Amino acid sequence: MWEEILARYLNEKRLKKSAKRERIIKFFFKVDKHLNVDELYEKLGKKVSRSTIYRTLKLLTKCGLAIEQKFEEKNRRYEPAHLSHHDHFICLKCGEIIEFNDKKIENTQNKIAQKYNFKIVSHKLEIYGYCEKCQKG
Amino acid sequence: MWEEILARYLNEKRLKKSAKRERIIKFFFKVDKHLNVDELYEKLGKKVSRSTIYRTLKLLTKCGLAIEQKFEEKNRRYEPAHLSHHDHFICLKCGEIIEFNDKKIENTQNKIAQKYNFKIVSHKLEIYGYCEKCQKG
DNA sequence: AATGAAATTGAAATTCATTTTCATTATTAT
DNA sequence: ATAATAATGAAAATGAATTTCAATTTCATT
Repeated sequence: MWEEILARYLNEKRLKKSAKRERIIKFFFKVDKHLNVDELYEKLGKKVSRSTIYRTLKLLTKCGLAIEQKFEEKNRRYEPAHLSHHDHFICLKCGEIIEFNDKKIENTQNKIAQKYNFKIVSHKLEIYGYCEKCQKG
Repeated sequence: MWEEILARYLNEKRLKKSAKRERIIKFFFKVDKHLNVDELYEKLGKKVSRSTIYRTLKLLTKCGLAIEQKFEEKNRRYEPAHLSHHDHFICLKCGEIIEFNDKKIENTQNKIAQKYNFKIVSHKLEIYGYCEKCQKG
C-alpha cells in the first residue's frame, strides 16, 4: 500500500508530515488516474500552492509511487505507479486518453529486447488515432 | 522524395525558397535520425539562428516530413517522418537511443485496437532500460 | 534590370511550465 | 519549552519554444 511506502520513505529521509501534502497525495490516489499539476490545483480548491503540488509529485516520483509522463501536451502528467504498466490510446480529435493493458505486447517486447541485449526497466506505448465516438461524429 | 513534397508545400502556401532553410533541411535528411534544435544549431556551425531552426522544423512537421518527439528529456527531438514507424530503446544510463522495428508489435497493436474500436493513426513505443554496454560497465 | 509586395531572418522580447529562493510558519526530537 | 529543521507560498529564476519587429531577401510583374 502506498501509505506504508510513503511512511517508510519520509522516515528514511527524515522528512516531516504535513496536512497539505497528505491532502494532495490522498486525492491523487483517490482519483487514481493521470493528472497534471493544474488539474490537481483546481480540484483541490486552489487551497494548496502549485509549488507544493509540484514538490509533492516529485516526492511521490522519487519514492516510486508515481510516474512522470509526457504526452504530446505542453505539460506533464503524473500517474499512480500501480497503473503505469497500462498503455494508452489517445484520441486525436477529442483528446480522450483510454488506458489498456495487454500481455501479448509485453511478451513481444521481451523477445525483441533479448535480440538487442537490452535490459528492460519500463516502457511507454501510446497509440494515436480516433476513438469510437469520434469516428462516428 | 522529400524534395518534391517540400516543393509542393512551399508552392501551395506561397512560401519562398531560402538558402538557410535549404541548408537546415538538407542536413536534417542527410543525418537521417532524430535531432534536437541545439544539435542542429551546433552541427550547422551556428550559422543559422535557433529561431530559424525552430521555424524550419515546424514547417517540416506541418508538411508531414518530420515528426515531433518528446522523450523523457527536457527538449524536443525531430525525426524524418520515414523513420517514424521505428520504435526506441532508451538507455537510462548513457542516454543512447536505439531504433528498432518489429512487425509483430504492430500486429498485436492492431488486434487490441479492434477490440476497443479505436482507429490507429500512429503509435509511439519507448522501451527504457540498460543497453548492452551499460549492463557490463 | 528595376520595382514593390510579401516572405525570411536574427536578435531580443515574450510566454509558459517548472524549479528555486527566501522569509515565514509548522513539525518534531530533545 | 526550545531549538533544529522541514514545509509552505509568493515571487523570482530558469529554460525551451514562440513571437515580434526591423532589416534583408526573394520573386512575380513590369
